[in-house]
Amino acid sequence: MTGPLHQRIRGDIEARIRSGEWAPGHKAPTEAELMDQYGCARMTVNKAMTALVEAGLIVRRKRAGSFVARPKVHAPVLNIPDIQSEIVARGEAYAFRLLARTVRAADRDSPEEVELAAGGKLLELDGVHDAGGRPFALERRLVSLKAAPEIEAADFAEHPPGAWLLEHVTWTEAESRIGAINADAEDARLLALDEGAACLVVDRRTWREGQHVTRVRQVFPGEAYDLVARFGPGA
Amino acid sequence: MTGPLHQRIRGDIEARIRSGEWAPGHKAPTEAELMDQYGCARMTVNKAMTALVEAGLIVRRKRAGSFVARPKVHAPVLNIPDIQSEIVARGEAYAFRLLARTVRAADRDSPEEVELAAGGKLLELDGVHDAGGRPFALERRLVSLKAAPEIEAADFAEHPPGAWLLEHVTWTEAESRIGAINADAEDARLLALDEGAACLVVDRRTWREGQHVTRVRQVFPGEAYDLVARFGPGA
DNA sequence: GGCTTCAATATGTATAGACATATTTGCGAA
DNA sequence: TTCGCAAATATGTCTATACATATTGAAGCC
Repeated sequence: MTGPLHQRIRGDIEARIRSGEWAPGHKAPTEAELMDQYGCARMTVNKAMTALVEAGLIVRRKRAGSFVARPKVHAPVLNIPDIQSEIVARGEAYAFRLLARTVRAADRDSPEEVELAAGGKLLELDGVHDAGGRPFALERRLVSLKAAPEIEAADFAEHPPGAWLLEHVTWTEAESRIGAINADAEDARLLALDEGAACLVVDRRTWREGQHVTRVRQVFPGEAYDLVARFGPGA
Repeated sequence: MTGPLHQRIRGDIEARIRSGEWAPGHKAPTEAELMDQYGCARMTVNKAMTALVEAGLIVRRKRAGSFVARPKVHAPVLNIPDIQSEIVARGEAYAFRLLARTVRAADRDSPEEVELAAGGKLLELDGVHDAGGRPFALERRLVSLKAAPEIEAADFAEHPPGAWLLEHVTWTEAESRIGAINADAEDARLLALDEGAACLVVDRRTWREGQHVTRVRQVFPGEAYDLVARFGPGA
């Protein structure tokens, strides 16, 4: 085990916790004891323990000591991958087909569109992500031209709109929502599914400095796609 | 602005990044400059910067300096909440109705069940989570009695099986999968939906010290439920 | 017994200095 | 000109020490 000493200490303790050797509630050695064990300064031990606290593996109480944390109520995190890299990672050919591109005003009846437009116009982009020549996901996106005027000149031959935006207009805040819907006739046609088939929907909105930049709704065939998260306590 | 100095430094810099004042790629002050600004030791500044690196907000390169990180390709994380606390947090009444409880052997044709049972028997628990008196989620769970023998004596009046297990058999590893399905006749009946309605499915398996403990499949009405994640860069 | 007080303990924060390491820059030699 | 080496720079790690702070446990008092 090479590398920095504080990492080694952290790793040793983490291993004991993950293996179950130290059950939740188990009292870990004090910093003084670890100093002796590793023959190092307290700051070094402290750095290791602090990292374990941030990772959620250890809880510390002054005077009492350090204890293995109780894994929280299922509070796992799930990684929502970028579609393009997801497909490429599987070794399949990726393509984005732009189906429609419209510049229009916000629908006055939709408060959300009005907020997104912020007094300007909206760019609506509809397209399909293909994996290995077959439709993989549907995308409908609205972009505020006030927040990202440069996108009007962009073509999406190289990068799909999501990647283009990520490159050119960095977000500072985002919200994702995951749900399930029954494919309507158009969804079904574009994804080559039967009408009514269950689909996973990811609805994502991003902001930059408080200004709403884009909203995208991606539809995946429920049968063919799922999101996976694997983790240990605190990870 | 009280609290530890290293936290204040971290907070100041984080605020500049999140506000967009420092765009991705922007060069942050060096540790020496921050020492001067705050009139403190380098270790203190270093602690702040290290925390920002772990939070994914800053990238550091020796000799070159510290830079605001480019937000990763959509790498948001999604919190999959615990059903009971989710419902209680909304201010609705929570209840778990156990529909079936069976002790049985693993299905020899299912490699997964065989692995879960690990030579012992399985406890199958089917039930419905109610929110405000209406069905909110369906749950079908298999528990390895070898891994959690105490559960045979448990009744789930107070805590649903998930909470019981969390309390009594801590997991060290877990995997969650999220997908979409069309409700079959039974799902539809139990959730008071139409057959074929799109539902969100969370499939979760947990292990303890390499031993598979439980597998649970939760079905949510797609129309009524979605998972939300809100975050800023690195958060 | 029950209460307060006080000291011991373990962590939390901070310092100043030291050496290690990676990377860039610029200078000098082939 | 270009290659290669060395110096400068900024971060990475570690030490030894100091004082602050929260909590526990025990002593002492009513």
